[in-house]
Formats: sequence, structure tokens, C-alpha cells
Amino acid sequence: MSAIGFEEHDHHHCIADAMQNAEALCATNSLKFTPTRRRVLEILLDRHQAMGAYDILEVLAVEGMGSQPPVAYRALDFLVSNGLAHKIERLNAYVACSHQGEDHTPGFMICTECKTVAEVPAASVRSILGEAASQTGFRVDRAMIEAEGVCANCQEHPA
Amino acid sequence: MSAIGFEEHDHHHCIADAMQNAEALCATNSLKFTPTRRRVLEILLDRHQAMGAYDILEVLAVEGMGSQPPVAYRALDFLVSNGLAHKIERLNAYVACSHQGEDHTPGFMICTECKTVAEVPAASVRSILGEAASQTGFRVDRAMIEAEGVCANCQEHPA
DNA sequence: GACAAGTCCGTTATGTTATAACATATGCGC
DNA sequence: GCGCATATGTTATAACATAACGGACTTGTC
Repeated sequence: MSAIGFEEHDHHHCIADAMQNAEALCATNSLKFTPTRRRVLEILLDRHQAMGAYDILEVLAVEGMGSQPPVAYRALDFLVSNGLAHKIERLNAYVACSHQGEDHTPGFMICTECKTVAEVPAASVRSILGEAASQTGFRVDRAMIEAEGVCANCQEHPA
Repeated sequence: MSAIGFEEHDHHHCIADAMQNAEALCATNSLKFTPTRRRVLEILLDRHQAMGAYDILEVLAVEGMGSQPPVAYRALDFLVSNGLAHKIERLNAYVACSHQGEDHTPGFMICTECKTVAEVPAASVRSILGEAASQTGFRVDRAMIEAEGVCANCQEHPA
């Protein structure tokens, strides 16, 4: 499957695939992939869009899996810390990671029309940043890039 | 003066300089550089750090320049829209721009120890992102990069 | 100068995002 | 079964941000 979120793809397959990867990752690292955590990842994968914590919480509440903010935030923290999801700071929202397991500096393209968020490999961004940083002795621990714009689909078919 | 915020520099001079640039920019573009807006920029320049809107508001309140959130947010909106300041999404905080007037995709290095934020020229980041984007037809309108780590000074002198 | 239009400011109220703190429960090694 | 670490449920609140409205001030036009 392509890494680019704006393309058509076998959605059902990509969800199953990602869930399986997540299972494997958790098994390997002795992480507890609890029902809530699992369900939150499924929800994110299913939407294939950035979702606010309270949007996720709403879904969980309907399903009787908890209704207080910490429920959502704890699951999201787990997913983000373990590279299964990312936070889009610009939107205060969360997306499932589309490059599980790869060591990547996440780069995101956010379509302001359809709200879809595509994760792009941004390894080269990291190297450039690292270069700028090393000149001043700055040690980069985490980096992120977020771009806002309009995806090809929305350019062709304006709302 | 260097663009890199972690180096020693003539702080007083850099404030005066930036304020003068801001004056000029506003004059040129018929923007109203009102007392509140001016003061907020001064505060940001003076701290030379990322500040939350409510931190700024507190300073304004002490000085009798308004005590309600919109006062701070309106001034910040003005500064950000006109390129005189940037919002650090990661921190929900604001910094004065250190490259006034240049057409730049802002890149930030955030020291998690001392909270200093350095703005780095990131023109090349934009071009790389543009390349990745053009492959999928995505049109980039705005982009930002934020890196967290530890600055040279804090590496040498841990707290 | 009088007026209209636009912009900015003061204020109240509220919306949205996120976390602290503490009690309870669950799983796991021994 | 006991003790420890981790996860969950819950209450409360902190932190960040904006809507909406009225009044003041500026600016351009006649």
C-alpha cells in the first residue's frame, strides 16, 4: 500500500495490516495492547483522518468504553509514545501512524479542504535540520514537520 | 547579530533593532502598530523565549493594558499574521520572529531544558517538502518545522 | 464639519483541549 | 496469596482559545 494518504487504497486491508503490525510490536516489546488502546487505534485507522481526543472519546462513550477525557488521552499517549500514532500539533488532533516500525521523522501534509492528513517520509528533512543544528551544537531529540495546503483531489474537485 | 538564539548577543540592541524593523514594516504596509501590539512584541523580544498567551496577558495586566484573554490573543494574531511573531504549536506558545521581512518557512529548535526557542532559516526544508508534495499534487500553503532537543549551553551546564 | 465605514478595544461569557490527583482493579513474578 | 507495577474509573480543574457585542476612535468622503 502506498504511504500517501490521498490516494485510493484498500482501506479494509490497510486497517487489518496496521493492527497486525501493532500487535506484533506490542508483543515484541512487552507492551500491553489493551482493549481501549486497541479500539482507539482502530478508530483512528478507520477514519483515516486527524481526530480530536474528544471525538475519539465520543466514539468510546457510545461503545461503553469510558466517557472521561483521561480515558482517551491515556490511550493516545500510549499510541503516540510507541510510534503507533502521531499528534498533529497544528490541529490538536491525532492520526494513526502510516509507517509503523520505521525510524522516521514524521512529516505531515494537511489538506485544509478535506482535512485528510498524509504522512510522508521526511528523512531528508531530519538531515537538513541536523545540519543546521550541529552548527550550534544543538542536539535534536524529536522533530516534526507540518505543512498545510490543498491535496490534489480537492484541487480538482473544489467543494 | 546572529540568527541563532542560543548564542550570546547584544540583547538590548537586538530588541531595538527588531522594534525598528517592525515600525518600518507597519508604516510601509499601513498597519496600525498600536500600543498593545507594540508592547506585546516588546515583551516577546525581551524574554527571548516562547511565552504562553496568558503569560503575556499577565504582564499586560500588571501594566494596566488589559486583563482579558482576547487582549493578548488579538495582539498575537496581529503579530503572527504580519510575520512579526510565530506560534510554536508544540508549546502553545509564541515567540518574536528573528528574521523579520524574510520570506521564510520557519524552523524552530526548542531547548527542553532552558525553554529557549531558536529560529533557524529553513528555506531548504521548504524545497524538500515541496518536492515530496509535488509527487502527489499537494499544494503547500504553509509549512513549519519544530525540533525538540537540548541546546549546546544546557548540554555543557546541566541543571 | 458631518457622516458612514472600518478598525480596534473592553468585556462577558463560553468553548475546547488537556492534566492532576486519587481510589480501585488487574496482571504478573515469586 | 502477597507485593509490586501497571492500567482504569472518576472527579475536578487547569490551560488554551474564541464568540459576540457595544463603544471608542480613525479615516475617507462629501
